[in-house]
Amino acid sequence: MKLLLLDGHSLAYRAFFALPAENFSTSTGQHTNAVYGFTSMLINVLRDEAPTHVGVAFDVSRRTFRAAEYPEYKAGRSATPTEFSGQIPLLHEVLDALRIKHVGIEGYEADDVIATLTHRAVEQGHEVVICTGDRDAFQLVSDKVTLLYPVRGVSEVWRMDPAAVAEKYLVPPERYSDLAALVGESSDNLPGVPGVGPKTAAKWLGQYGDLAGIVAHVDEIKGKAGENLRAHLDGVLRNRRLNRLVNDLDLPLGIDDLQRASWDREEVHRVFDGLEFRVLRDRLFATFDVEADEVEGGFELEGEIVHADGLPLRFGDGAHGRQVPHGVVVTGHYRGGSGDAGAVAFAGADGVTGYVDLTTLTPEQDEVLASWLADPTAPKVLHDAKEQLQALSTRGLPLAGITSDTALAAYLVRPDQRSYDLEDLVVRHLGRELKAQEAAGDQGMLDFAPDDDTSEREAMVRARAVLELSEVLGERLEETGGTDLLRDLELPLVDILARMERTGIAVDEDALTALEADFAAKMRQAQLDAYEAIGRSDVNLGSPKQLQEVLFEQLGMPKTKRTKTGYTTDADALADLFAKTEHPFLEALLRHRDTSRLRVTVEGLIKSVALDRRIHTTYIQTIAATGRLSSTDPNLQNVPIRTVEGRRIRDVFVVGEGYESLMSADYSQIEMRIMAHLSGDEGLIEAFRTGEDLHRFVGARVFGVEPEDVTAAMRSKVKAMSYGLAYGLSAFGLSKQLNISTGEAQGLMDEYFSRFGGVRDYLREVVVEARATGYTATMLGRRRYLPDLVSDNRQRREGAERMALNAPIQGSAADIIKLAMKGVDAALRSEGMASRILLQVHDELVLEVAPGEREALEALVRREMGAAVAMDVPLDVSVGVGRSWHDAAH
DNA sequence: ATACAAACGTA
DNA sequence: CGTACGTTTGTATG
Repeated sequence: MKLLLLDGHSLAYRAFFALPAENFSTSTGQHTNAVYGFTSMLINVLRDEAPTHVGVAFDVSRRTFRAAEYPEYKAGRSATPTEFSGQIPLLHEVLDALRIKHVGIEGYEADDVIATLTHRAVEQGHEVVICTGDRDAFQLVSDKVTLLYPVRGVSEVWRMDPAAVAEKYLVPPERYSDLAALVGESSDNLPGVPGVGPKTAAKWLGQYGDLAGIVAHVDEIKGKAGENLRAHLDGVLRNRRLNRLVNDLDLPLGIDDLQRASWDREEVHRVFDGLEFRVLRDRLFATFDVEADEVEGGFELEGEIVHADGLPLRFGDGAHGRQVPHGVVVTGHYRGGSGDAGAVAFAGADGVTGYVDLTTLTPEQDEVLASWLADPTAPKVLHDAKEQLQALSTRGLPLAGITSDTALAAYLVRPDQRSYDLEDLVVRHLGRELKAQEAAGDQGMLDFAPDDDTSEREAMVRARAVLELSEVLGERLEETGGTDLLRDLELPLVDILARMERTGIAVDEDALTALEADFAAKMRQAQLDAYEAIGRSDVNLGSPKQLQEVLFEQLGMPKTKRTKTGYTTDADALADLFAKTEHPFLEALLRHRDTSRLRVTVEGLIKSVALDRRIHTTYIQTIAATGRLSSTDPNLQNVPIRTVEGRRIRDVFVVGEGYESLMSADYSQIEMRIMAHLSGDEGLIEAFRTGEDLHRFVGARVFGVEPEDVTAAMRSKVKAMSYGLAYGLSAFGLSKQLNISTGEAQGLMDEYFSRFGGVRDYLREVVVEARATGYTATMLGRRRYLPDLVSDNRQRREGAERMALNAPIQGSAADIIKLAMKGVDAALRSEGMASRILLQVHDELVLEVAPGEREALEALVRREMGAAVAMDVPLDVSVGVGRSWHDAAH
């Protein structure tokens, strides 16, 4: 057991002076700096100390027994500012919401309360941590009692144990009050002995043991200091009476009452909303949503197991209740276009849990299960539904009625996490472990033999956990405005993506093989040329380390930009070196890089061709913090297009049998259009409405010429800048990219912003808003939390600012194409067309055109993509058709 | 065997 | 000192 005691008054008072009031006020003008500082410190201490019990002590008034004995006590302090005292009730509200007890006793100070509680806790053998800005509390420090003393405002604390006190004040903690009595305490208006500081006082205490010893030998002390001591002895003894903390107060609560309780979530929201503590609230929830040491217990499994050879399986009017929400877990696997499902575990809100082995079902059971799985009105909750949906589909079992996916829900709540493991989420949000509840006795337990049940029990536990988790995440989602996004966007997308994955895209395998051979030959030639150029062949051209040896030592070339381990050999740097030295090795090396990369890309594609001669990528819906999809195994979102040789790879992605052609439809300049819409900049909006070439239009404004007089050089500069803006590009970065001086780049940006002031204002406002709320939001309300916006670390802070600039733009584009996919898919179905979506590449959809549908499909795609969302600028869609992905480009 | 850095492909 | 990804290779660690 560990007790944490805080001095509410002294800590809040510290914060009041440490934090600038103008940064910590609500929109109604209420100052909150003291509350903020205290709460922030409280969160940190709770996190770092992980106490089991917590209490906060307050001063009630200045009329204390000390002031009664010594009227000058704490006199000379300026009156407490009303801006501070007005925050004390707010502080009480925060503590109440957090269910942390606070107490103040008339006539005594907060420290007396702390001393009393400490005394009792230590008597009971507990560990105590005290957090206060009042030095009198040093006397309480012992091997069981640690004191956290804030320094530098409230940003840091000193951890004072007996050794630390002794080191700092040269006396052990139990002598600290004697020392303070001798030296005096100016903040309490207690004068000490003139000319006696901590060193002299410590020396005396060392010599005579304690203050009583000094008093007993007061006549032996020599010198001026001794004289002063004798002259001020009464004052010293009075100081000692006053700084002795009272440790036997009669308190209205005991140690047990301070046990930590889970806080009142709704009240926390209400109070923190009122104080406009958005970032702090998120920090609170992020830190403490579930305490690690609260994790205990598992999931109860009840009801009957349904074996294929056993009981009749019923969902519906029977025991399970067809409309009751069920957690569902499908065991099995799926990747690259094939897989299998082994079993379905389910856990209903009615308490029934079950497990069905798909391999041993009777036809009757199969019928019941299939009809329930496919029933859109039978609500089901899964974790990462897509793969399980795919596994079921291999057995011809459609799955419908998914009302939540806990991985997607968790992603929408906090989109920047590396993974959304069910196990982690259960610990984090439910405070339990992903295991079966060890129930007392066998009541209610499933009648498994203990050795054959593990995978079955595990699946049922997961099903039960998913169901419970979905409720908690549903609340979190509601709090963060993500409910609609889940239901109307991400969930409907699951099925669309699943079908795209299953469909895959056809490739010309012979062409692919030929391409590999061609790239391999070119790569070998480049290698030979490179070796010849340096007169050796013992270098691995793929090793940056060995290349550095050749470039900078053997050939003595100028050093390039540093990396963590040496000097970069990236393509940019090699091109620079080639411009300087014209060494043939560099040309051959670059050629080798290019061709070997292409060869490897092709090789990877060959490996991933499935038996149906198609490539089936996997889309991940919960990776990109901005809301984009990602593609893996293989990644079909980074197939080369920029170079002629690279484009040859696109030419092997072809229309499949039974279809007429491939269609590629993409949004042109969608991010700039979103920028125009979100910023409301009239110039940029006009640019898109006139239909003129964007960069020509912008270039004309920036350079002050007629659009027809915009040169290619002007256009490319403006293009780089426009796109850079959405990434938080600096003048320095722009200058590097365009190979111009920083001054020129800055001038370009200034000119841009003076012509498109709305863009400048928008970008500025995005960061300000995100700093205040703690998150950015896309057009559909998809949030990205960026706590580093208030980091003390400049690099982290500026990095977060760039993310804040980019997230709403990239994220809104992601929202839009997801809406478009829904629209296109729905229209294809409602019009009974056979054409289908194959790929999504962020702003592009690749479709397979069924015979005779080309024209209708183009109209449908233009309509649905163009109308995905209403904006102040048109959404321009460009469409191309051809036998291959390359030919469909436009 | 696993983890990381460097490099490079896409939007 | 430009955002968001995934993959491969080499290298350093265990």
